[in-house]
Amino acid sequence: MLRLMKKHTRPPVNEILIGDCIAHMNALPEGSVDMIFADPPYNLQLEGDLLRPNNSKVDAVDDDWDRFDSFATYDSFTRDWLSAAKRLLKSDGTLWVIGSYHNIFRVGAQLQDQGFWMLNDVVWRKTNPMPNFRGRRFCNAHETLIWCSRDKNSKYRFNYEAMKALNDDLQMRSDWLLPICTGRERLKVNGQKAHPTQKPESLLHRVILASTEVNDLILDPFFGSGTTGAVAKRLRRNFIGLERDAGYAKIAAERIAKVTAVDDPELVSTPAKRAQVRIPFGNLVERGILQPGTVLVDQRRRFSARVRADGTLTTGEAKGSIHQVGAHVQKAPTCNGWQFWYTEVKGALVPIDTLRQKIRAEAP
Amino acid sequence: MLRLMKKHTRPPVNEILIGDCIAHMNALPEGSVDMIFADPPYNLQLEGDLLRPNNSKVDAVDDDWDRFDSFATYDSFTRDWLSAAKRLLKSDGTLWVIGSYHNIFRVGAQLQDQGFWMLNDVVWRKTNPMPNFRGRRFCNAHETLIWCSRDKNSKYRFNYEAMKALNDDLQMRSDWLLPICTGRERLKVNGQKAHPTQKPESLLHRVILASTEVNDLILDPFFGSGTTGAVAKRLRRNFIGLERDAGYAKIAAERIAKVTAVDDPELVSTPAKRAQVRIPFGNLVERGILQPGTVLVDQRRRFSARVRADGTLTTGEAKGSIHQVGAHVQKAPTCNGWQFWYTEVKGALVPIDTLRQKIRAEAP
DNA sequence: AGTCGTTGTGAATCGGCGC
DNA sequence: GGCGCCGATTCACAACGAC
Repeated sequence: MLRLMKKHTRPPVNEILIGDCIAHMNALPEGSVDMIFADPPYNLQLEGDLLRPNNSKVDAVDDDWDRFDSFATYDSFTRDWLSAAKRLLKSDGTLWVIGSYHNIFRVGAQLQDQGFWMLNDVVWRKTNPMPNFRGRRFCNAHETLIWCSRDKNSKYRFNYEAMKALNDDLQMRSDWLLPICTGRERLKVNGQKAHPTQKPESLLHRVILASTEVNDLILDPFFGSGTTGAVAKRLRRNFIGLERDAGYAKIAAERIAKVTAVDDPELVSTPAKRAQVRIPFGNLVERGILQPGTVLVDQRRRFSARVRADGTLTTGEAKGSIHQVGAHVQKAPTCNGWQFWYTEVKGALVPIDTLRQKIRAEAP
Repeated sequence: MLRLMKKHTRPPVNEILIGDCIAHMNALPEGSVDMIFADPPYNLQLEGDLLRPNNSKVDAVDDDWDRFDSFATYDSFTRDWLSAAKRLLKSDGTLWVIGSYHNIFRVGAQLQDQGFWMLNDVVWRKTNPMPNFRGRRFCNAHETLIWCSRDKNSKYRFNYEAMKALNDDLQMRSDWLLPICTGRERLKVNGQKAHPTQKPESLLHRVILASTEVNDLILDPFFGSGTTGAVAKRLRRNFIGLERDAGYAKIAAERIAKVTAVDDPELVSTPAKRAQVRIPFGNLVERGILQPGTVLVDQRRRFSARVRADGTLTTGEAKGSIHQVGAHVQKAPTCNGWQFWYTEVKGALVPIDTLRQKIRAEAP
């Protein structure tokens, strides 16, 4: 599962590549990745062990360090990995980045400068953050994720129904309440945490479920302890992990080896309504489910129209598709005829959409 | 209350200055402002109309003041008003900026570039955001505030205890749940909203209570409908509002005129613990509240020490302040002796901090 | 007076496909 | 690429009117 640098014509799948992430990304084929999740190092001010793209080490922060030089170095690093990521993404692919106030504003500005198109900023609210011990600031209880498509006009994937279902049938908001990674989920080595910033699997679960489909390829350029790979495997997605530290890569590989994929792909896929087979309204007439001449009404019986043999409706004065006639009688610009029109079955009004669903159920 | 441009030697207080905010800021004296709250244009970049599922049109922010040609234009505007703001701030003053994902990353990067020091990013979670009508993204349910001091080493004000009290005696977190401005609070003109982006007073209440003291001077360079001024007046702070639109300035002035300041300054001031009179532990001994020789113990009676006449403690082997000895017995680097040590009063353990509070209550 | 249903609205970067 | 059509899509409140 662990590999060193190599030029690839096809992306190596479900592997961890050890080394500098930018060099690895540049060796992978253009436009080959569906989604990227990135948890880049935070700013120099805290860590001081940032590597330049060429793997040379940035001088550690000391009393003489110049803030402007440091931000410039971090910006340069950000620019480089983001442009490599953009090259790798499919045109309809999306990118997630997570960060804190130390680095996320710089990353966000770079994203916009490079033409990524922001879809949402998402706040991970921690149920159990570390308190502010000195009482000099607000408790820093969240991190920020930015979700963006490769380009402004990308037809990106968003599994709206899956997210809505996850949230008790209310549309998912941009603020997510999830615990930090603790307890048995937290990887340990000799009783010490194996990685300082291991992300919780619940966070990746939501990210992956929201923005990918089964068998999609997910890249994580800062793989660390491999949370992205573990959740990708469980949800039957493919992944590539890039990690410069061979020790972390080994821990991640061992972790992922223990993960079992959900056995049934249907359990981890939520097909969008938009992706369902299209059934023309005329099919209902052809198949005798609705006879020509049947009278359709709206829910409050304010309007009515008759079904014609060619699958159009007529009110006498107006004629056209179920959508067009629905819009016309309401004097509205548009209308979803499937939901607007009802037919009477045994004295009760039934939306014609119910009839369509029966056809779909017969021939899946 | 409304004034036009003029060069000032002292800041004009509790007034609204009409005109370009940068010119006004440059005409105000350097280092004269305690806190700045800024709600700059978000640069939303909207294109077509958006319809709700019921075909009604969303009343979007399409005002001229929110339109910028490019990110470069927006960045230049941001750079200019931030540098003017920095000049105006006292060296220990703080700046708040609010924004959405459209602009906040650019503003945040600029703040860092100009040497402001970030203290927190704060998320305003809306209880009642506008939904995402097309189901194409997560519901955009929050906005982001950045709170920063003028410089890295500023001794900024943070009313920790006031924030903790506001949050049921739990440390205030960086995610705030507050409703948007609706109902009677929302200013209307002829039944239409008077300003497209009026902020709720609850948000400013928290911002002002967190970071200012009674009689402080607060500047709002994008005054709009004057929420900052209204809340500042009620909480007995002073304000300067800058607004380029004379119509908005008039509405704000009328609004603020109706606000009544809280009558008792004590109700809106929360002196920090560290601003309270310092009581040396020795005072308790001098005043006979604790006799030399009294045995202090920790809450679980694992450790004990005896009080000496000079206000130090001794365990026999170690001797020093209540803090030093507390740290020593625990083998901890530091210890707050006031909270660590207890004395027995009528069979019950009482923290020595309680004794200190009694002294403070006697002579306030 | 109180309850219940209807209507309105909020800083919004809010389609996809075939011809 | 442009155009036209199909058809998918909303939550929390406040205000108001009906009963």
